[in-house]
Amino acid sequence: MSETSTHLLVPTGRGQRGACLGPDGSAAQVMRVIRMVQGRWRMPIIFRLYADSPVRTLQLKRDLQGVSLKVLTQHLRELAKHGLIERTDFGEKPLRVEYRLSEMGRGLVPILRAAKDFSLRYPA
Amino acid sequence: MSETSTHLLVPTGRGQRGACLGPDGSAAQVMRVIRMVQGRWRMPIIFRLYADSPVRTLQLKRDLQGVSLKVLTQHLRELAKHGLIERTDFGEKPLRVEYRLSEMGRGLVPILRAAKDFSLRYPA
DNA sequence: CCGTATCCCAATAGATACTG
DNA sequence: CAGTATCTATTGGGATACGG
Repeated sequence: MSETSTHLLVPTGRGQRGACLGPDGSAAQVMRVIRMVQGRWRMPIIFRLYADSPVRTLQLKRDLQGVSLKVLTQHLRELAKHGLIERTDFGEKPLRVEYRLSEMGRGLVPILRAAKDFSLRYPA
Repeated sequence: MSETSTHLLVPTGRGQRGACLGPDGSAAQVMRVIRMVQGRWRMPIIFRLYADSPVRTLQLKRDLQGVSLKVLTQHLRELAKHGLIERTDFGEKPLRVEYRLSEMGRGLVPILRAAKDFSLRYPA
C-alpha cells in the first residue's frame, strides 16, 4: 500500500518504525486500559488484592488507610464491572462481602511491572 | 519485622506471592506513570509522535482530528513538563514549533505494548 | 502559525449522615 | 458489616474569541 509514513498514527505495514505498537487502533486499546486502572484508589486496591485476596471490605478499607467507604465502594464496583476483580456476597448476617483479583486482573501484572520499571529508570 | 502477610500492600520480604511487583511503594510508582499518560489526547499524541516526529503543531492537530488547539497545547505542555516529549521553538516567522518524542518517551513503549497485549487478550 | 483567556459542563472524590 | 444519599470542591476538557 501507499507511503503512509507521515500519516495518522502508525501505518499498517510491518517492519518499519512504529510497527511494534501496531496499526491504528493501538492508542484506543491502551486508553481502555488506562481508563480501567485510573483513579485515586485503584492501584492501591489492585496491589492490595494482588498481595493477598480475598479480602473483606472493611479490612481493605483499613489497609488502604484514608479512603472513605463510599469512594472505596465506587472503585470496587467499577473494577468488578470491568472484570478486574470479583465480588462475593455471602448472604450472611453480619454482612460478609469479599473481593479478589480475577484472572483478568492478574493479567495486568506485566503492565504494572513495566510501569514500575519505567518509574525507576526515569525518576521524577 | 512481624508477619505482614495480610498487611498493607505488599510485604517487604522476597520470594513470596506479590514480591514480583516489589515492595510497598510500587502502587505510587505505577500511579505516577498513569498520571503522565492519562488524558483524552495523550495516547493519540504519543502514538503520533512515535510513528513520526518531529511534527509541527498544526500538522499534529490535523492528524489528531477533533482536538482544539487549546487542549492540544495543554497536553503538549504537560507531556513536555514530565519529559516525555521535547518542544523546539525555532524563533522564526511565521512561527515554527516542533514536537518530538524524547528518549524517556520512547521508554514508554514496553508499557504500551503490554497494555495493548492486555486489551487484545481480554477484549471488552 | 501558535498560542492564551474565558466561560461552561461533566466527572471525580472527599466529608458527612443515614440504612438494611 | 457493608453499603447508599447528599453536598461540595476541584479538575479536565470542549467552544469560542482574542493576541503576538
